Amino acid sequence: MDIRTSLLEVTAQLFAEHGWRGTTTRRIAEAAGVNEVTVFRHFGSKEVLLREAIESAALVGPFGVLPEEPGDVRRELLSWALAVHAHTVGQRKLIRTGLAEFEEHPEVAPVSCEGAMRAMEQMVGYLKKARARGLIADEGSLEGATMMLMNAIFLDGITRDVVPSCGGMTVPVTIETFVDLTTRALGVSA
Amino acid sequence: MDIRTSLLEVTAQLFAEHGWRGTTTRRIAEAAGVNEVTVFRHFGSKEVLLREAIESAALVGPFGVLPEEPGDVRRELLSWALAVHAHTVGQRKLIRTGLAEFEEHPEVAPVSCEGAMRAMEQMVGYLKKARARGLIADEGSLEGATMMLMNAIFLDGITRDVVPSCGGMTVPVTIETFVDLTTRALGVSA
DNA sequence: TCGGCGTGCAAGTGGGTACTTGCTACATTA
DNA sequence: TAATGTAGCAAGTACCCACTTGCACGCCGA
Repeated sequence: MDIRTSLLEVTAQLFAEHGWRGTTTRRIAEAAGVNEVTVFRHFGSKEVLLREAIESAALVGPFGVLPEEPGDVRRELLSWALAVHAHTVGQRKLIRTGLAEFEEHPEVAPVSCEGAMRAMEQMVGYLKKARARGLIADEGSLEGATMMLMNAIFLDGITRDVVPSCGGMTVPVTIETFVDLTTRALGVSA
Repeated sequence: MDIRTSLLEVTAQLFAEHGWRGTTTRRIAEAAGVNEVTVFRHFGSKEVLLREAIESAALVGPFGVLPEEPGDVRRELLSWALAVHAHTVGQRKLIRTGLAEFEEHPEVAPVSCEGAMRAMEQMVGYLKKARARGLIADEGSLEGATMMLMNAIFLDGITRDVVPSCGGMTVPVTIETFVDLTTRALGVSA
């Protein structure tokens, strides 16, 4: 593989696990199997390399799509939610580190959550169409419901391996419960 | 103030903002206004000091209580949720850093979320009493609803200053929407 | 065959890291 | 008054950090 590419990859992984300060040029070089000098010859500085690596690592995706035409809202939302959760779990280390690094490197944190932002827009659009079609009740904030469901899924995804999830519910059960409550709140017609 | 106490305080704050590696003994001493040697005379090592500081910082609270006897469920939940959110916002830096540090210091991460755990238990107990009294419908998982609401509030609290909250809703509006959806999902009698 | 080009290697620079040692100054207490 | 404990200060140790320099080696196109 291209040296440049593999440097970006190992850097993103090291950053996700050890943070900015913990990702030393020596470790990067070692993990990529190249000389430390080569790192600087390619990127000039640690900062440039890290920025580029984080940005490209945050762009992985997409994680699933909601149908253009809402049909079985409950089922469609459920499979969508499971995909979002799986994607979040896959990115959890990067997200956690990115959020913490916001204090010292404010520009890298938002990019690590970019996927979640796009997902929310997608779900809001889907729910609006569903409401227009009379598939869900006329009351209840769609933006609020989206934010609440996504927040719940997102937090579960990034903390599940850290905190002994209270109750110890499995992923499918948890997500199904969340979707169930969401459809209940929105008055989804069975 | 006692030197030992002020060392613990500034250490917890430095850790919340700069992480484990970024919290150097030099900075600790400088921030506490003491000589660096004094730090080692009191705690022996950076590790001991950090552990103790994080633990004591995570124990601040409590942030509010739900009434023993459920009455106006919607209003009681709302004021409770606002208090939980405010507490989360106050602890957000410590929580974010603690979560990220889980990779390298697995034992400090859980303590930073301990408050949230206790809050969940409290809310589940409250909802069970409310259901027993017929104040909420018989369907819908109470544990699930609690987890979902707390997750949503918690994530909003720790990311609000990092990610440009989609929609730009204010805190009271956001929390009210979350509580509204929760009561709707649980069929709270008006 | 030759001239770049990319790479490895060894060494060094200036600074930061946790942590130690030896000494001095002061305030409390016996 | 004398002993003790707590603090500051200066210096030093051994290591890690990002980053630089100079040189040698091999590969590939002209």
